[in-house]
Amino acid sequence: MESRNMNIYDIAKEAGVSISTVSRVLNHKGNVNPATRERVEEVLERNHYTPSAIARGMVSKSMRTVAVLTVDIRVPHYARTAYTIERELSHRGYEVTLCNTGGEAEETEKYLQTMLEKKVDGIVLVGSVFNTICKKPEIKKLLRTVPVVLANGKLEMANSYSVLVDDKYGIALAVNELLKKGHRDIYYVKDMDTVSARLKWEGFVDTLQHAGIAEAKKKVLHTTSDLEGGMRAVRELIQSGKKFSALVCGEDITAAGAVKALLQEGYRIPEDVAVTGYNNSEYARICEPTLTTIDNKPELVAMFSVQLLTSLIEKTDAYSSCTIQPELVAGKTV
Amino acid sequence: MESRNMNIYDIAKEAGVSISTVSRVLNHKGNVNPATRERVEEVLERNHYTPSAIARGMVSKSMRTVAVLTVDIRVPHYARTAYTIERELSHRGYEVTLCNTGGEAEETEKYLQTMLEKKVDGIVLVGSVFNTICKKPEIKKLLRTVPVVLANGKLEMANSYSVLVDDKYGIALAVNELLKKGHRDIYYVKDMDTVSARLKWEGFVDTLQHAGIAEAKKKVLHTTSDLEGGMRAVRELIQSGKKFSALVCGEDITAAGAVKALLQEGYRIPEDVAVTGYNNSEYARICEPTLTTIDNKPELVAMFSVQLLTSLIEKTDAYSSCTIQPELVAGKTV
DNA sequence: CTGTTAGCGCTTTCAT
DNA sequence: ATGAAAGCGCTAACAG
Repeated sequence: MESRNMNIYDIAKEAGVSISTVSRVLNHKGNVNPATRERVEEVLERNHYTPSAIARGMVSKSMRTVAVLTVDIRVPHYARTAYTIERELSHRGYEVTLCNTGGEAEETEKYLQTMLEKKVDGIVLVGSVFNTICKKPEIKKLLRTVPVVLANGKLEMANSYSVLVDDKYGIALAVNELLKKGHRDIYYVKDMDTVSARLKWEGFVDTLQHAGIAEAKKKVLHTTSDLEGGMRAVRELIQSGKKFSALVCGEDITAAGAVKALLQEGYRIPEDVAVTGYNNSEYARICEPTLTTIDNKPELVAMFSVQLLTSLIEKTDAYSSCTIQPELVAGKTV
Repeated sequence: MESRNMNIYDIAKEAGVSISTVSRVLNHKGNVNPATRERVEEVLERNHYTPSAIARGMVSKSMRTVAVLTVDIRVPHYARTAYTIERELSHRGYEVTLCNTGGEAEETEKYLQTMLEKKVDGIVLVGSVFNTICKKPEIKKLLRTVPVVLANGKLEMANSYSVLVDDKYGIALAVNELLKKGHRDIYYVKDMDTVSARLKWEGFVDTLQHAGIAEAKKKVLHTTSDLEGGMRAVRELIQSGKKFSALVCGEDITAAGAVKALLQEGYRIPEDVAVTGYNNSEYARICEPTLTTIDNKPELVAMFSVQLLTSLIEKTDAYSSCTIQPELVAGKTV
């Protein structure tokens, strides 16, 4: 590694000017004699001068950084959201600190504490779990001092905005599609236990009840949020001997598992059993037949989140919370 | 949002002590009278005092932050690597700034510039593209002043370490598996054009030639790095009328596409055509039949990267660059 | 055990 | 058009 970085004093001395002048040419602010400017710029260039964002932050009280808290960046849906948030913020001159909280309150609290010490300009919470986590008073207290946006969730605080996804409506789209094709024996494959997961489940039950189908509440298969979870749910359903002609899954990954298990058991899709997924992910396209799924638009969620956060940070209060409507994406499994 | 944050002076005044004493109790450093300590802690508590990491960074010249540059966090392989890096660094008290460079030199340069201004403690470059990008003098110059680890690549600099994945060997594993099963008409589905992609291709050619198979170099299908790319490669191969019994793919996603296209065209897998993927990703497991693939161990790469980076940062020069050997993971496509 | 003081590198008045 | 000086919030000698 090379010698110590030069600071603004070193540059000033070498250029034979004061630090104020250097600062002026650095920030293109105020008037500087063209000749002086040129001389300073030459010195800057020659020494590969890099201003210290820390020292600047000391004055401005901002490092132009936003914290993005997510459950687990390996989950494609979160990756898509975080990606778009990062790119958008980068264009606006902010860097993103990534925090994988595992959906745990304790980790969330630790990360938030550190982020507050680092004086982040704002925080984006990506995922419906944060609805629950933010209810905890110790977390709520931490969030009170900084602009916050909750991507897919509602936060009741003056310094926060929410971007909501109408997941209840999303699942209703899937159920209605199946009803339209004449399906009556429809089961729901439920994995997680977040606010969003609950909304999906409600969407399923309400839509079935609305269609006059009995015992909708009993038609739920609980499982884990992975490929194996989808497979297990199907095997248990088959074993139970219950009659079924369609499965609505809360995630593409469980839907892919369901399809896999059904095929292995000799069912034809969609002739014998129809399946729907959720997220419109790459998983849906890899699955053969391609999954009919629900697009819950993570990129749009990300764009709105960034828009709201920056309006909160820069106090250009022109926006407010918003809700996004999912769409059905037709595949070959219905 | 609440009132202005208190600083160490406010606390000192309220506790009736000097800022040094407050600093001492804050950092559990030096001796403080238990009674005084308690009083200060009470004031700290009552005011929800949060020390400024920026001011601390001003003194220590470090914000305990590491930049992770990757091509695109939405690519599962990078997500797995970045996830593990983030979690490991978090345990060691560092935060991670995520940068999606798109594999472009210009974006990389911009991000690096900013990261240097923010005085990051180190940089991890995730992905073989950075081999090429870091050759550019303007990029190389930027990297010269900070600890760097290249995850899957070689960087010839005093302040850097490398974690290499033996991708040539990885593909050789796949090819040998196919040769063992009697396959002779094997094609390689090549997508990208990075150092790693080239190594894979070399592994394919060398292994075939070693087995005495003619024209190995001509048995390459060029395509894009996505599901559609894998499908297209297969369709073109079929259309060409060439004889083939096995496909070695450079990525799971192209392998999944190949499988999909083959099934749609009526081929049985693996009876008519065998297929291998690369990455041991979720895609390999979703694919039906499950892909035989190569595990290139992103988590291990991440662990080593963090180990090497922290040894570089803390100057505990006990480690050096290392190479990771992939492993074959048997699926049902061979 | 505690307080005083000098930076850390920069921006920002305020003079000149 | 330029410079001098204060201050951002903290740590780390150094004194007492």
